[in-house]
Amino acid sequence: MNDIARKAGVSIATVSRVMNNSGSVNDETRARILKVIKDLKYQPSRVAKRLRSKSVSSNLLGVLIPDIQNPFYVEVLRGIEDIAYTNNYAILMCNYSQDEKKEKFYLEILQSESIDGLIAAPANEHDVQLKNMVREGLPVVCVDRGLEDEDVDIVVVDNRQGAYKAVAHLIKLGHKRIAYISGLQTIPSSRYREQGYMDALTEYNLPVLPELVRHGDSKYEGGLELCDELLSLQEPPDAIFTGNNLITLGALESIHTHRLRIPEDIAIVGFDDMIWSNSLNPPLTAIRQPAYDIGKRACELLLQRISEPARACIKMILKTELIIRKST
Amino acid sequence: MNDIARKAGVSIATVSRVMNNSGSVNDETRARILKVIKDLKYQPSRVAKRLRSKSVSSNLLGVLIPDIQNPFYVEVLRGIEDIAYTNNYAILMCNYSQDEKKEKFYLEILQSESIDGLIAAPANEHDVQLKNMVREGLPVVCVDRGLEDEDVDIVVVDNRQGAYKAVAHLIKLGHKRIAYISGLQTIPSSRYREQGYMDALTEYNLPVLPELVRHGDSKYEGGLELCDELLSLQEPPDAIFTGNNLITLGALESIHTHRLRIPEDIAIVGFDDMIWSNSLNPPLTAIRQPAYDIGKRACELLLQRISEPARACIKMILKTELIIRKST
DNA sequence: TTGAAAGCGCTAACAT
DNA sequence: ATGTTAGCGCTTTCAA
Repeated sequence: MNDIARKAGVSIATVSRVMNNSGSVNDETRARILKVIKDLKYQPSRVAKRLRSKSVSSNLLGVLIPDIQNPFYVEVLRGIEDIAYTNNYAILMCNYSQDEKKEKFYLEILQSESIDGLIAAPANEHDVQLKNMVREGLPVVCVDRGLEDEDVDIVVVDNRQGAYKAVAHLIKLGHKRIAYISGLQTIPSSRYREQGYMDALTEYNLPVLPELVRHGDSKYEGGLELCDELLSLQEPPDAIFTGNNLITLGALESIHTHRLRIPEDIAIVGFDDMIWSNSLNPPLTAIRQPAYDIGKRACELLLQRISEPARACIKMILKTELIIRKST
Repeated sequence: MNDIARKAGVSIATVSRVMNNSGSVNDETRARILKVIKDLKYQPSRVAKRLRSKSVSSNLLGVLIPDIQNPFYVEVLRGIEDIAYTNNYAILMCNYSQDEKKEKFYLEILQSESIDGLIAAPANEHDVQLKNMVREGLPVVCVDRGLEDEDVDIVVVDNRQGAYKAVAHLIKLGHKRIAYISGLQTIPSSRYREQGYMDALTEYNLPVLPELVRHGDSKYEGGLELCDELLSLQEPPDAIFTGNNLITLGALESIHTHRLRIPEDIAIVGFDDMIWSNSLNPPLTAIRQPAYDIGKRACELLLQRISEPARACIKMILKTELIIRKST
């Protein structure tokens, strides 16, 4: 910046002014400075800018997600990213792989990187660290999972209703022994989905059988294992509702290994519709979450809050959609 | 930091020393300072640290990838991340979605964030900006794609050989009219795969028919469209080799729409093996790339180079593996 | 073993 | 319209 100032015969303050389009600068001077900037290929330091002033935007957003291997979050991320990009924000992406220690590590980094705002899907709703960040005034938007007792913007999907739709669909098709393979119980959405599952059964006067509800790790391996257990029951289920896309894949693998036909021997509907759902064997009936939209909305809310920190918190609840294919 | 110093009755220099374990500090003093740090829950500013010294590591790595929607890169990213995390590095993730404008935007940000090093899969091998960054001394490791005429660490897969294996497999099964649906031709790996495809045909005395080679966008849509074209030929292919996982999904969709049986009517082998490959209809024969390993190795190389900037460049070429399932 | 002070690259009063 | 200057929070000589 010094070099620019010297070459252009002005002070660094003026250079700063043209860089930020702030204050008033003589058109001629501006042109001259702009030229020097181009000639010298000057790249301003975002780091110095960030250090200097909290007041000015450093154009950096933090994103904290639970599992980048889950295409759902990738889709959310894309929504975030598109909005961030159009608004000239970069993203500090932190994936904690469902590991709370790792989450803590990243949260600390996020705190000390002077980000303008954060979009987070915390491992659990009681996260003290994240709550503190909110209280200290960092603009935060939660996605997919909320924060208990904390007033914060949030974008989620109606998980209970989504699960309800899935199970009701199964019941209407005549299934009686419907199992649910859940993800981590610490994740709110897992619980809401279980609630929806139970609500549907109850509503249609079907018993809720504890042996048909299995809790896993939200991953492929869990889905595989738990489905194996289910199929080994002396009276196995005639339909399965799987708690997320990775679990679905695991369950599918298990069903195929047991040489069961879908949907004749066993029906399956999964939470999360993916790009490959239609190419599965058979094409999967699924509950579609508007993942891209979740990310997009969350980022919009965040940008809003950054420019208007005092505005009231918004809870955005997006709808799911039942996509009927061949697995039911 | 000032607060800490005051409360502990020392200067900020000493606080800095204990934070970084540098210089010598009286054990007693250190303990006192450590206590105050804990009491005040002091979080050092990574930004200030980065600004101050190029010499000390700011523990920030940049990652530039072409398409986060492609699970291959997600897997690479996970490899990078695991290594970065164990070494206390954070990651500034930049996904340019195959968009060169976006790539440029991110490259500029990366340049001005004072990162310690960069792992990049550039849109093309002639990228001037990236080349400049290498020349200016930024530690860079390329993955999946290289940089022409530039001495730089690189981790790739033997694309030509992988494609060769896929096509040779098809030929041995008796297929004569084998098509190739390619991704973007600007991507080196697309070209190497095409080379492997042609080498196999030639080796086995099969003609290379231009009408059977289609070039697309490396995405689902491209795979779908191009496969439609192929199947509409008066003499359609009896086997297809698809250039990446997304293309494969699109091709599968097209084949199913045309109500063709796999592999009876048409066989298919895809580049990239995915977690869901085994659950597809039918289970997919595929060329597996060690994606996680690519990321892991790349990150290891980068960390090495950061600590030893002068060491000679390494070109690492990983092997692919043919996974035979039911689609051939 | 410790402290004082310069300065990393920038912004934002405050002057002029 | 432009320049001067004081920091932002830290590291790193250099002295003591």
